[in-house]
Amino acid sequence: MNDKFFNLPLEKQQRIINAAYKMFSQNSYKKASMSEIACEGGISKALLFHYFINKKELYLYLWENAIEMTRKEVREYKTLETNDFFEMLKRSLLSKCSLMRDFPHMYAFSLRAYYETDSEIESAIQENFSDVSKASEIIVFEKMDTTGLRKDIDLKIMYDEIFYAIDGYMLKKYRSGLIIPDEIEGEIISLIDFWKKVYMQKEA
Amino acid sequence: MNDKFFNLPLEKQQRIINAAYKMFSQNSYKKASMSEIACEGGISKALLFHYFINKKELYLYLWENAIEMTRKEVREYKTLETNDFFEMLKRSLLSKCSLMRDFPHMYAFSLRAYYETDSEIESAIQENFSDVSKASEIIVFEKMDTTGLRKDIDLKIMYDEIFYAIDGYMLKKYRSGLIIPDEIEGEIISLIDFWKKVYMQKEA
DNA sequence: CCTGTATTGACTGATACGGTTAATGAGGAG
DNA sequence: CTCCTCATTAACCGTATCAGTCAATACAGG
Repeated sequence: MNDKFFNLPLEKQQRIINAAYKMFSQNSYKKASMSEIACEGGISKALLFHYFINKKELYLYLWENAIEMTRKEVREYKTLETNDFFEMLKRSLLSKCSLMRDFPHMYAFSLRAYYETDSEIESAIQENFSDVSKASEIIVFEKMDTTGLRKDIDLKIMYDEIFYAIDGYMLKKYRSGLIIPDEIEGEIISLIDFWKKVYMQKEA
Repeated sequence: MNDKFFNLPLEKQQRIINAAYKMFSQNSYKKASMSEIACEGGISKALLFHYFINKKELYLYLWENAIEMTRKEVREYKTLETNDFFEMLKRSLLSKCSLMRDFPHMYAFSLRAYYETDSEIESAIQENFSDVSKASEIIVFEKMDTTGLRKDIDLKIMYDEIFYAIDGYMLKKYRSGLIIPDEIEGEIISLIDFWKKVYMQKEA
């Protein structure tokens, strides 16, 4: 790719790659078109090809960027630097929100890219994106401090159930088209409070 | 459309419309192609055009069919003929599983169709698909018997949270590509048991 | 054999694709 | 003003694919 891309104002860079994330998340690799991406990003197709030499390269850049950004957010929010389960949860979700603020379609893109079967792409997507979340899932599950949690429930199911709910919630927000990060942050926090109340042991 | 379609063996009918649900759920109306649908359904494009006179008609048939099938399953599982919250939940989810068994991609199609903006389609999708679920949601919430449930939690959040989790769970299953209805039914039932334990009042 | 129907391969004109290229425009330096 | 640079684009190219058609086949039952 052309390094001059990085000399663009950050806002313009993000506008372009968000356009690409959007188009590639809504259609398969083959059917998403460079013209549409350029149009959505507010530049000409020729300029898009000036920055990314071809479609494949753009796609792979998006993939690498998604991995990098995700790792960066996890690091910045210090997700794993606590033992308290609900605190971990909160940090991990707030980092998710922050990512969504900058790259609203990135998560949908990643999910789709992970299952992309186009021969031009498939082989290059070797790095396991879900490793990022799966690895931290295992770490969280092993590290988490279970004192204070109810003893009568299966913690693995609790853990899964919470993450299913988050995914379902995010999906609904994403599908509705209107992503308002501040609103989402608020609702996430009240969900966490709800879980705290539900899963913490009653002191009687 | 050509009524002879309904003279086909049921298995073949379903194979064809499932192919269409699949392609239309993976790509936008414009980008999903009739050739691919025909190929996925194991028939020739010409035959597909013999049964459905054009792309738009096929799409609208799928939409009507989705609404009709959803209503039918809700009715058959007698989802609303009980007051017990967890029983309602169970019936509603088992009906969802049953639908998924027959039309694995229908739900994804409906979500996408609901937000489809193609001018050729948009206006024809007037009937609010989410009405089906939203209406029953309100009914469930008003009808449900709350005795036995914990008094210290917000039931509306509990309700939402449960449905977020279901959506997240279903999404994960769907994305993984391997939908094994029996397995899903089992996991759904154990999730419901989990919720029962968590949300039912402890008799001390 | 015949007749009617299910099914398709081969076709069409139109469109949209990925990618290229030559030209335009803006801005700074002399 | 000219000259140079570099971001940006309109117009273009060969090709692939699209929705939709149609004449020809395969195949049934009699």
